[in-house]
Amino acid sequence: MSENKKAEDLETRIINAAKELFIENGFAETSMSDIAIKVGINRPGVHYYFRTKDKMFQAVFGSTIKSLLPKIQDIMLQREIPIGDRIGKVIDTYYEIFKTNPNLPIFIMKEMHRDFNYFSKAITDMDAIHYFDMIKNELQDEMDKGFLKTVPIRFLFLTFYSLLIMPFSIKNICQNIFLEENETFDEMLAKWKPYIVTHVCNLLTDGNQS
Amino acid sequence: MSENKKAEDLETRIINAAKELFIENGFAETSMSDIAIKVGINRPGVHYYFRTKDKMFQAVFGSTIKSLLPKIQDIMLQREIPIGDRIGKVIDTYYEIFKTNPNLPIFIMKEMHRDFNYFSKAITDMDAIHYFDMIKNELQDEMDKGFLKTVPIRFLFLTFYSLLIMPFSIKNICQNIFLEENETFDEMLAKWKPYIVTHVCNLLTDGNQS
DNA sequence: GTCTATAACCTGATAGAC
DNA sequence: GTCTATCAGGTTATAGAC
Repeated sequence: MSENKKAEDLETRIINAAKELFIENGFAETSMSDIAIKVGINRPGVHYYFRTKDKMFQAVFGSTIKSLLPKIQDIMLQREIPIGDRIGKVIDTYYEIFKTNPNLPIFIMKEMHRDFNYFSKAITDMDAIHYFDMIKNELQDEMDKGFLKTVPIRFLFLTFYSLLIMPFSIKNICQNIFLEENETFDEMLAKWKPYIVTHVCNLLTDGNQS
Repeated sequence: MSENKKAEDLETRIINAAKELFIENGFAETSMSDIAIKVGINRPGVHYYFRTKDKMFQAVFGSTIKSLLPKIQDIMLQREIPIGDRIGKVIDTYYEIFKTNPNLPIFIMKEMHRDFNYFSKAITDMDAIHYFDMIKNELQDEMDKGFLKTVPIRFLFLTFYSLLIMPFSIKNICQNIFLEENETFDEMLAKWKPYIVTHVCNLLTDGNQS
């Protein structure tokens, strides 16, 4: 089975290289040659495992979307924790993901805009709707019971993800224009975090963030 | 001069076609052939006016960035108008621009990420920094005089533009997931607007939005 | 000025040798 | 399974005819 193992290794090596290149440069700007060079083999070798560039991208994109759905429902369902703290923990979780890969948000938006079908397939293939429904139902229930202010869930999500994603999406502007003297991007992100918490809590509470 | 005029016309026709295609599909996904076909001439005709695709894009991108700097300082400097109303008017101005071209925000972000130099050149070629400094100084002055709460200007901009741009950047998600029954995207945008105003005013005032 | 023709290159994809 | 060789098509860009 050592041959099989070796082949598997090469397959995952190709996937990882493709993922890296696709996320950094996008579908159109990444060629099969680029992937082959990065892995250290030649073009036909790449075509062997995923016959077309399209199929390869589909595989990569799906697993990328999946990695963007961390287990934040475990955090959001802890009703005993103040909502502000829960939001903060969710932000930490996403920060962790994006700090190792700041290009992820703009990549997703780019490819969603290029062809929405990849995204549609990805979120239906996994149970992404059920996933968000869990969080939605929890919040709705807390609203119904008066623990949280009533606000349209879609605008809650839009507020949260807008504020979370934007610094990464315009990272270049942040680094070239918004940074203070001797400040790193990560330091700026840390200072930005409480603003996200505050904005979301303003929607959900009457100022006490509990 | 009629020949000259005709040539000028063709040049602007090329520019407009290129602009439309670049904004819709991006730099990498747009070929010189696409532009030539759209104008109704052939490839070399396009090369004649802007020798390379790169130079052509630079011209287009510059004028696009410029169109994103409407005269919002005229609104922001009207100190007698409550800050909430000023923000609302600025949103209306941007909505007007984006409704005729919803792809603009994601286009700018895409190309900024692909190569930040185009953006750098564009904002230095026009007086964009001076432009934002006017608004920044106005706000800073109102903060110093106690009319507005003191808050870092960069986070104010980040809040405003995040919330403004995101619905357009993820338009596909909005249309496929966030829309209510029989609701149009524009109707959703109208409902979203007060949330932007509220979030920005929460940063600048103590709740009275004045 | 605007076209035809063509150069030089890169792309995705396949067939077939080993 | 992984390579070499090759294909057909599309890309930017230029040279030269009209």
